[in-house]
Amino acid sequence: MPEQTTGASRPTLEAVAAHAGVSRATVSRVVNGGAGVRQHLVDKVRKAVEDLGYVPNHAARSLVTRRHGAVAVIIAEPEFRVFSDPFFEQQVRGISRELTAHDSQMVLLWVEGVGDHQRIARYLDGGHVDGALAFSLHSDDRLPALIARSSVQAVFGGRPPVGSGLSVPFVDCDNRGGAREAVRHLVSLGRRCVAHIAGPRDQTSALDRIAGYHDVLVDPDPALLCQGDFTRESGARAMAELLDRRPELDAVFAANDLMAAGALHTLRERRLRVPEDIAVVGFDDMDSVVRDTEPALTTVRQDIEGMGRLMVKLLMRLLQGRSDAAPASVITQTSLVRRASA
Amino acid sequence: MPEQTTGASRPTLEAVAAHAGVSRATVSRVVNGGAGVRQHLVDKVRKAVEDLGYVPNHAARSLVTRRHGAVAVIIAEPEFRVFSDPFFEQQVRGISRELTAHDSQMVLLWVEGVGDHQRIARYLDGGHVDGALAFSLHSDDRLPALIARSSVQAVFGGRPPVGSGLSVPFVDCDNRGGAREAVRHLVSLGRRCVAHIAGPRDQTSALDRIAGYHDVLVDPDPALLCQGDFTRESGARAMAELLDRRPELDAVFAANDLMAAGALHTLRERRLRVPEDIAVVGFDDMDSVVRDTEPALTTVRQDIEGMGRLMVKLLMRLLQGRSDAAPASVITQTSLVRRASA
DNA sequence: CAGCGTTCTGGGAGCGCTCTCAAAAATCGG
DNA sequence: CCGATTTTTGAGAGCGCTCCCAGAACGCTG
Repeated sequence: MPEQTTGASRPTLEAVAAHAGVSRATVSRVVNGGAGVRQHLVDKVRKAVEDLGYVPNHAARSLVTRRHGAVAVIIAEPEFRVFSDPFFEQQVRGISRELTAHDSQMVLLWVEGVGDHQRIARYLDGGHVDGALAFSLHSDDRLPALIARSSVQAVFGGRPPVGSGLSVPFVDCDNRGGAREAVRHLVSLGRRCVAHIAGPRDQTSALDRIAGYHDVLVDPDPALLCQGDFTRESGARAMAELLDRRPELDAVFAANDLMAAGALHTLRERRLRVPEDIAVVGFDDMDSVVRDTEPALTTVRQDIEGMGRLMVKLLMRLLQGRSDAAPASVITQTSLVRRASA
Repeated sequence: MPEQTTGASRPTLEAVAAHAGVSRATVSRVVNGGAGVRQHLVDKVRKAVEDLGYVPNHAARSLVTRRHGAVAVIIAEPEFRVFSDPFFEQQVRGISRELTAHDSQMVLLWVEGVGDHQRIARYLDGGHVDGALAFSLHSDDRLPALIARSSVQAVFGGRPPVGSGLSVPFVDCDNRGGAREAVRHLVSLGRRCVAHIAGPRDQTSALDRIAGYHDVLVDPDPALLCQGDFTRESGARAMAELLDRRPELDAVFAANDLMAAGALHTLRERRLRVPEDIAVVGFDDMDSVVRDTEPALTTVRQDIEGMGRLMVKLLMRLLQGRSDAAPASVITQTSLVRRASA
């Protein structure tokens, strides 16, 4: 009556070696690519592997190689549904795909509040994974510091707050440059009074987009800046407030597509024409939003899945320990996608 | 110059033993709970562990115990965004929480099309995880069979299709009973002409809900059954079609909340009063949907997070190999939540 | 306080693999 | 066809841990 194992215990290298009539070392070589083994033996071993249904024992292997073929993806869930955020989904998909390409698996660590931090730290130090990927969401989050302190290499998604003083490499898009391009586009359209619906102040992406806005519109009317929280509703509300404050408004740059969609909703309600009366530009080029705005949303595109992939590539380079080309952070390009709204 | 390892190599059991002046075996005992070791030695070892910052090597441990403290969660992504589906999120959250309680981690396997099946199979057989959790989504999916064939124990979320002949245990809610309760409620309200907006025919949950509908309304007018695909839009469309087909309609049971919300939308457009003219019942009691329907949606509640937790509990019991209480599948209760719409 | 049963402790084997190193086989030049 | 060189192979150590077993320490009883 088997207690732990399902069925008969699986064949070992030894067994394959015996079956093929070679040594354990030779089988190991073949299983790991077969370099420096004569073809005739390679074939024999391959057949034995096939016959016996041999699958290498992962634990034994990583005991000696000290590599695990796994990367932790750390998800902090501060308030809401990070998980079902389409932005997040795209990034994780990119991560997953790239990890697969590197023969690595994704271990999801879902952080349940601050009390859970110790568990995460212990896991990272426990030699289960080769590295960690995390997202720097809020500036008050103490998780990034924790991860940076762990014994494992890490890469962040999104630039961590300046104050944090963390030297962990990150992947982020050029939020500031993208915002600049958006606002410049509006200005080039002849718009004189360009407002900005900003994202939450505790996220670097939102701050950088505000900075980009200010780069172009030096010393703008402060009443033209309105705070949102990246949700559709907040965009609608902010738009209403901006219109009340400055009816002469002729353009608005929203810090993400969802808020831009909200703004469009308000504009429609108020019977303002887009882009004739007011031009609108978003940020993200999020499929699920952009697909059905009316009019089609002009926005700043960032390659979210690509950023996920880049996080993995960066981590893998770090793990190689190629100290020559010290892998710094990566800032990806954005591009303005012109559609109907501006 | 360290190549693989970050910093100095970590202390081993041996080192802790030396530091504490005991044997390796004793340290091992203490680290694993300390049963049968005198307090005075326990303290000494604990201190040594603390001093040296000892963390057990996972690979070495699972090499001998044959347990991995990890469970694969397999996500097939047939068409759309499974990941950002709130239903799915809740279930995964439940899984994550329960796994944490069992000191296990979640390894996400994201299946990228059929070509990826071999990779999944190899991973499951590779001795990385103790078990697998998967979701049986579509009847044409060949993944369930693959998983069932693997050397690892598995539990499904949602009842697999009958035809599949799989003996893998699953966790599902009582879809049929819930549907029955919903329809009975509508009938008890005096409604004579009750329609059903069904989910896709290749999902057992949808089929079971149809069956429940038929249980109560024996031999109903076939025109009262309209097919949707669990999206809001399909619910709106189905409602319109039903109204066109049978204007005398006085109640509708939608196979999920999202479609119910779509139906409500159509009813509002047509200036029909809910529940006075037409009563509406949904299924799921999904927070994000139910929160803002107008009127508040009466629906069949299922505990999605709880089902996730149950999947883990069931798997853990399977892994214990308690052959006595053969852990069969679990069908969880549903309950009708009466709000304003019916 | 001897004798016996019980509880603790440490020695040692071994989990399945990789990797170094030296021996064996193949290859080559003359 | 022989010795030197290169390539291929296998023996063996060891990764860090658990667990079995024998022996040491302990606690009782008479």
